[in-house]
Amino acid sequence: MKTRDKILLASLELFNERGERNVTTNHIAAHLAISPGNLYYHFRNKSDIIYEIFLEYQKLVDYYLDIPRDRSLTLGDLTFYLESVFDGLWSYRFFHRDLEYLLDSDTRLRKDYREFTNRCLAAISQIFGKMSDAGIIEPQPEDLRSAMSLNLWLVITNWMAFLKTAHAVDEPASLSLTELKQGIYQALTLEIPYLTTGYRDQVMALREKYRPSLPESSGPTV
Amino acid sequence: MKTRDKILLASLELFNERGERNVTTNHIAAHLAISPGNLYYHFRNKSDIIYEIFLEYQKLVDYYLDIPRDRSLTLGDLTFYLESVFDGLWSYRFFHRDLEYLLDSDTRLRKDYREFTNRCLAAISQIFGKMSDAGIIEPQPEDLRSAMSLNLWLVITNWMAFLKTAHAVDEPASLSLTELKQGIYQALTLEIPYLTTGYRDQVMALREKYRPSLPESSGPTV
DNA sequence: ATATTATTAGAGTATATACTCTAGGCAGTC
DNA sequence: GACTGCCTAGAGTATATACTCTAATAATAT
Repeated sequence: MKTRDKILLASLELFNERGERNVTTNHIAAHLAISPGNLYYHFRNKSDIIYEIFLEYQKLVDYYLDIPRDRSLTLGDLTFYLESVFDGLWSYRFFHRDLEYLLDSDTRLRKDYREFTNRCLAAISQIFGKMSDAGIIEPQPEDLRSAMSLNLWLVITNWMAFLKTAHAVDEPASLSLTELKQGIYQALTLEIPYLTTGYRDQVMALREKYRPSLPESSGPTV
Repeated sequence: MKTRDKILLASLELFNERGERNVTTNHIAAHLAISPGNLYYHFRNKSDIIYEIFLEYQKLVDYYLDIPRDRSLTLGDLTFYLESVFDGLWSYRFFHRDLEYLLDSDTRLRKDYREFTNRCLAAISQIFGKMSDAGIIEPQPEDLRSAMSLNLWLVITNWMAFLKTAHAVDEPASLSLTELKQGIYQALTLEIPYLTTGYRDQVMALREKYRPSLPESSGPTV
């Protein structure tokens, strides 16, 4: 593999594990057993590395959220979208952690991320539209659909951060992909009231698959 | 005012404005025109300052979310809870921004924050309960209520972060309290399907008050 | 083979950051 | 006036961090 790609890969790995803030360019170089000079030959600075990683992330999600125009959606599609999005969030999980700082430090990234968010929101809204076309959920007026999409986005993108804060220190610090996907349970919770009688049971059964197994220690106790 | 209190106040102000990551203890001291030595006489380290600020934040929110046991809730109460919580989020807005890092750097804070979250989730769940007692929303089974509370928590606590990322660089970077409270619009969106016919119009009217004024530039465009 | 270009090593640097240490001031009290 | 306890100044330090510079090596083209 090219050194450049190795740097991107190692950076992503270290960022995800320790958080961007705790990973220096020197760490990355040391991890790869290359010199800092070498790293800086391939990337002008740390921001550039992060930006490149964002481009990959964006590409992945854009690919997953390409909504077919020529056919209607099935429950299988819905499952695929949810699973894919959470997979993406998992693979690039460092990104949402320090998002604000990253956007403040790189205006190019800020601009791109803004547009990325808008595309995602539009995709979610389209999915809602197609799901009501398919008779899975009741149709809703445009402005409600926007607000719902935004709420779904907030729940999905921040689920992981929530999980991390809910973890105790002594518990295995590493978050599992399974746990992460309990976010799907939360996401589907948002849809419950809008399900048509025809699909209600099926969607509820799907949701049940992602229910947190043990009574979550972070759940309300009263 | 005591120097100690001045340090806490200035720290909060600077953290909110620039983000905890961008504010050093030297900055805080310089801002107050005191010496670093003086600052470190009052606080062992930066973490201690942050922890103290968290305690204040916690106290404020716990105070606001003290649910009366002896009477039922009104729509006025609901408005009060929402307004108060967003006021709190605004006043301590640096906190949620770097939350993960902060919790990773201070196990005491992690533990306390965990319990704080649980108390908040329990309070939200209680509010749902009392609102259905009051006939404002339809009663829901316990596990749905928990999941809904968690979603509401996610939307509320991450609304501000979303707003920040949705802002363009050239727009006035500072977020207004008014904008922040559009989060209430999003929060109430979650309740819509559960409203009783008796209260539906009133709650929808309340929600309307917080509707984003201009067609949000970050909204979906398709 | 030679010239050119791409890649790499590794020492080094300017700056920042959290924090320490010593000396001293100031208010009250005996 | 001297003692005590609290508070403050400000210079200083060890470490870290992002990044640079020069020289050397590998790869490729001619």
